[in-house]
Amino acid sequence: MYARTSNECAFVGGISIASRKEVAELAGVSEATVSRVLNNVGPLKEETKERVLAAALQLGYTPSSLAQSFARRRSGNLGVVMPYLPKTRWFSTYYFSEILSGIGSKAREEGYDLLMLFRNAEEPMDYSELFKMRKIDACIVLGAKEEPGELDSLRRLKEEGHPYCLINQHFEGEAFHEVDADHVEGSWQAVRHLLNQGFTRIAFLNGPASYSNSRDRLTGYLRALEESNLPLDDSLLFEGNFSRKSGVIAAKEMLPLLNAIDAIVAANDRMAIGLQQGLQELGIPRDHIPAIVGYDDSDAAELTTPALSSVRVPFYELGEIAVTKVLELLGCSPSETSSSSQVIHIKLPTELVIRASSKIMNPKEE
Amino acid sequence: MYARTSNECAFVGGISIASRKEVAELAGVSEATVSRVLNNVGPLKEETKERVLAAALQLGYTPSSLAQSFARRRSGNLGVVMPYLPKTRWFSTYYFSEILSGIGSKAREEGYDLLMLFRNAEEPMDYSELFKMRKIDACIVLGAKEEPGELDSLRRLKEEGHPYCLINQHFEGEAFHEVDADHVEGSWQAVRHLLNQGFTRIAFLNGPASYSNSRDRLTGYLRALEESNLPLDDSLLFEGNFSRKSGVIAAKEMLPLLNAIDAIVAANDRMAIGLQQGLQELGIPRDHIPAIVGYDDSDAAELTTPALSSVRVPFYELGEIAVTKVLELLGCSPSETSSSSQVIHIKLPTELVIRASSKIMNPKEE
DNA sequence: TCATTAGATGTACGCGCGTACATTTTCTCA
DNA sequence: TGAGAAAATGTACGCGCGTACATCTAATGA
Repeated sequence: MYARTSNECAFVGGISIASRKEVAELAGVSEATVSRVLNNVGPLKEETKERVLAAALQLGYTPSSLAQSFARRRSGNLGVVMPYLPKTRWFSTYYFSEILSGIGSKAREEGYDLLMLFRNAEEPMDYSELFKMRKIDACIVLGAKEEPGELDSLRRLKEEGHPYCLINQHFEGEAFHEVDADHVEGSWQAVRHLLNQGFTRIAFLNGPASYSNSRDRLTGYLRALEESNLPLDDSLLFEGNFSRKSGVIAAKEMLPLLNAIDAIVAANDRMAIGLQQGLQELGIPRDHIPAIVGYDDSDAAELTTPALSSVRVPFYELGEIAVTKVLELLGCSPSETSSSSQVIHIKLPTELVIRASSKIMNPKEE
Repeated sequence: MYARTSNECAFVGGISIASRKEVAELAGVSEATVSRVLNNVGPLKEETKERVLAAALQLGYTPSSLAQSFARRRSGNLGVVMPYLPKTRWFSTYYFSEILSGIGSKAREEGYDLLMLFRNAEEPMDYSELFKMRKIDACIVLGAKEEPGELDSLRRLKEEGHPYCLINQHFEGEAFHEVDADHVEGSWQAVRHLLNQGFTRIAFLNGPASYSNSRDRLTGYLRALEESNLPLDDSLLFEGNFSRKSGVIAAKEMLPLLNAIDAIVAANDRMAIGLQQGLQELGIPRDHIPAIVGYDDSDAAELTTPALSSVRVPFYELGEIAVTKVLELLGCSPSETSSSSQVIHIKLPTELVIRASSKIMNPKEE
């Protein structure tokens, strides 16, 4: 391979590719100058600049980002860690597509490429390994969950001072960088809305407690009840896994208690819809179905009949902000990034969107 | 920088990283041997292998994939081109999340990373540039559309013999590598089903004609009518943009003709649902709403009341196959890959899923 | 006019791997 | 036991950039 020392063009896909050397020769300058022109560094004569640019254009020269990354010791990639694929269905795909859109548009704006990383079923992903391999310069973790392997991996990430950020998951007592929505407020809003309408026996279909946002939602639920001096009734607490099906199942579980329930808050829209459908399938007449409020305000919320009231979460913005923050960390010196200093902890507000599913015939809403 | 020639460890995120040299020294071998052990090439003494592996483990050495990619002149990345983000909503996010899941799982299986590339609103993306920059080794194009810039870019991709593949879009007379579902058959199935039930005045809400699958669906629609010796009525043809809203709008357009329509086929579920809702909002009594069949069999199809009949498209499989094929192309020598030789043209079958929305009270289904 | 300096460009080398070729070691069979 | 082959390992270099340092040129000021 290194016999062809005088080689001046590589091949890719059967097409020759111009080298920096050729550009330099054509422009009558050194390779360094070509590099400088292309990166616009140092003082450069305008005329040289033009000559080099012209030569590059004429030869169709494009620097290899592979080589650039190597020389700069930066991949230019922003890692996005996704949950194990089959699990994705549990959340809405809406959830992820919104966040991803936010991440994608911001990353592009900042000149970073998006590297998708899917968690595996078996081994917990070793995030710091990704940095050691130089695959990514920063990373955003979605759908994290409180599991031993996950936690260890995140701790290492933090200790080693890599630029990272969690979205929508908080680890108690860990001080990870995180961007989140205020789910305590969100579920509080939902319950408050129902209370305002005169409902008092409000069931709560939550997600798995291993997600911090599930716990947050429970807190909001409890707080709202407490504020109205309503006692907590454990039998009104249910748990699903964010899937529609688990909503259907919850409907069955609620059946015996249905006369003691006049409203339900669900932890996401899919479960809320499953609930609607499950109750209908069980033969509950439409006007006996409790008021229902979902969560996420996904596009599915307006696909159902009656349309689903829901708590809007600014997913797109969460994605954007996460990118901004994580790139800020990247900008800092490693020492600043490290542990102690500034921990990112952002909480965006939620907003209740009221639709037909939570309205009563003679509303008492103030 | 190059003053520290004797340097033996780099730093990343404030943590030192072992170098290949250190591993070599600790194991008492040359760097080349370390490389050979890690890549398992050439004949190696078992004992050496173990010693090197142990040293690597002890020092926590991980090869830099940046340097590997550079030396191998392969990025190890599989590019996935996505439509301009705001447009994504038009299709269902379901559509993309399914395809992406298929791509993601297969790519991981094959040891490739996924690089997400979002098309821009302004400039049409230059695909071959991505290869020239060595950002990707192969690429899969989603949501392609018949536009001049797009077409040129794809042509270059083909001419230059890069491993690429389109999903769900066919360019007439171009012989691009493509993996698709059989949408002629799909819409034929939908119409056939309605005809079998005795419906004869079947409206068709199609997507934009700039997508080949829209044209395919029209063909299937026409073919089914023709087979039943039914004349084509232009006034029964409508066009939306795949969004729910455009379904609502179509409902309004259909209103004056509603007594001449007893069934509707829509080109995706979102429009079908918009149609259902639009007609309801216009005050059409439930039993006067035409039978409706959607397309994609997205998860939204079972969220509506009545549940939506729909044509199932194997999106996940499309993604998987696209990866397989594109990596096969990558394996070939460039010359074989190039133009003439073997063009990939895969068409997967669709399947009609019948639900309540297309049933009649006294069904005549055979 | 010449010394000084800023401006412009060239030279040289490292980034961390893979690998062709050279060299040394071990094995095989006469 | 020694020659030749095969196995094992070492040596050396290129991949295509960015960039520190050296060099050269033109502008500035006394």
